[in-house]
Amino acid sequence: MRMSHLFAKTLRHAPAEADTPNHQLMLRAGLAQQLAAGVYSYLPIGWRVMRKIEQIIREEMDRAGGQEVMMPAIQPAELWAESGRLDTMGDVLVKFQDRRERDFVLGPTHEEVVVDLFKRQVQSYRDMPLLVYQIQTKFRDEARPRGGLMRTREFTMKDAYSFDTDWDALDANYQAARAAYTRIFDRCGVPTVPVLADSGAIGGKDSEEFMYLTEVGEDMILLCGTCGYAANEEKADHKKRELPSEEPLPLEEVATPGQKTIDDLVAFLGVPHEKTLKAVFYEAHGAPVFVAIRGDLEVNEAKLRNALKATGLALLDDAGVRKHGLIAGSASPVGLKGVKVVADDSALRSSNLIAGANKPDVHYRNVNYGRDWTADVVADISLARAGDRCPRCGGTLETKRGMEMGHVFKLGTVYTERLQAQFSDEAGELRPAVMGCYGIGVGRVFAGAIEANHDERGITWPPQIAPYDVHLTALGFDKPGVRESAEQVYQQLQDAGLAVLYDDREDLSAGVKFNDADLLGMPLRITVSPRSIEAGGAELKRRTEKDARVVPLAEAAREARAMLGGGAT
RNA sequence: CGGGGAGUGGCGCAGUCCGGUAGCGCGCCUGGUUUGGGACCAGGAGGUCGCCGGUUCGAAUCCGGCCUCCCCGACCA
Repeated sequence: MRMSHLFAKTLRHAPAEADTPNHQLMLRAGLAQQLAAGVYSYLPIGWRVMRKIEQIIREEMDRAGGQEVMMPAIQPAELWAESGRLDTMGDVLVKFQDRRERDFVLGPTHEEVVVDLFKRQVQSYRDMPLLVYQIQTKFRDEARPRGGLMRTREFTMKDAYSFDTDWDALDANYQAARAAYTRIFDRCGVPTVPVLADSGAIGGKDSEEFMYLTEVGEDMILLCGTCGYAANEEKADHKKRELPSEEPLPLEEVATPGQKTIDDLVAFLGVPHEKTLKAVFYEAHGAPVFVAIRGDLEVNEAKLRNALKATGLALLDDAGVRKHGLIAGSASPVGLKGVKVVADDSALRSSNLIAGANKPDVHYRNVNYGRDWTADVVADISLARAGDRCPRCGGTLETKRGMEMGHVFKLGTVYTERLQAQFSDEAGELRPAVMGCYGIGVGRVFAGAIEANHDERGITWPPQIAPYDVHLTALGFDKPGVRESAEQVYQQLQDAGLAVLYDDREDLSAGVKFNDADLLGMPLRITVSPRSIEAGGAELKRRTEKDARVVPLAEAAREARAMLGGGAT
């Protein structure tokens, strides 16, 4: 590709909307351009990278036994009504009507469609195990697109779906997909770790996300340095502090004028946080929910949502608190009526706690579960935080931010039951197939690869996904023989099977061209100039190394291949 | 959806408080001089100042409404 004709230009200053390195470099290098919030065009160099990432995904999914298909983005809304997700997906679903006023959605994911396909193609256990995948455009009207390509409303996703006769068989497909993911991210130059993930209200069992740990990631991950436990904050457990059991003491009121928060109480009464009971109010599907948790802990809303089997959950606002007669600052489950109470399991195993009295400026001492109050739902709903103890080994948990590159998930029979995708087993009985699903955000891998491979001068593409193998820089075209030499090297490199970006632009200073080469980040730079010819031919320099070497012009292509190793395409 | 910020040539910004001919750097075009890490000189093109309305002799600037984009949070099968 001749840069003089390239449909993209580099920028000296990053546009103001970009604030992470990967986003800034993507725009400065002319890889993609924004059209609207969370909607991007890919320019030629960026698109080459996308295609390379997709190719790696295809190779590894095929190796894992996957079969590539292509499903439609336009999907009948009634299919989504059948699965129940027309409502639960809410506003992220992009909906429209055709000219006959039939309702459609633009697919945000493809469980419904793939199950429909499966029903028509498979009736017998003999047709499983099955793994199908596609690389396709998804549409999700996200409440807040952000971070360049990290969260967009239209994006390319590789989604795969497995169908098996039972959970054991599913595990084989799951492990194969998981192994493929490890290889894919490795080949794309994005270091990832699998972390335990929340499987959501929809159910399912094992779920892991592949995270690239970086401070610009939007997810919070808890990690144990001792045993390697890793989990998304939404899913992470921790060992709660166990308190010595005490004989229940008589319930008594205590005046607490103006003391509203747990911190207030701790200071006012001189008790530790873990001897208090915290009240938090939520609303789920229009009904108030009273959450009781020990004062030293915080509520994990994802766990709470799962405990309630709720799809929508929000903190109750002040008006809601008043409407339901709750006394903010002195609320407690003691004597509470008509409101659903959810308790963290910590509250059960702690005795003689301080809790609200449901009267302003009054609290109770010696509140005990069972005697003084009970909950409608008891579950672990507490948030793991940095410094908490590892649920597996008791080591200390730390937090790191992560970008989610992919997600593997044992779905089970949720969709095959709702959409009635059954097969005949060996005994002739009809059973729902057991599903897994496996997603990779291709644009996120693109962004992650830049984030993980850049320096102060620009991108340092991993060779396997570099848009071109070689950046050929020609300097001093007006000097005799330079143009001919550069053209000759350009031709020879291509003849050797290398992809070449050739900076043949006239009248630009060496500094501009070298800076663009560093910004664009091809693995190998070759310079042809009066100086290099004087020195014996062409200069070759790896992007990540400082020093160049000179080889005769006729050797440049062979030397380039050697320096790029077997990975050159 | 709640909170905060911003919309002025392709990019980065000033000008807005205090109304009076729309500016700077980069980029772009022409000519010339340069040529190994973002050259120099001369000339030039390019902007309904986000949109609609109002105030005024006069609005980028003041007032009202709306739209868009960014950030934090909520949300994210």
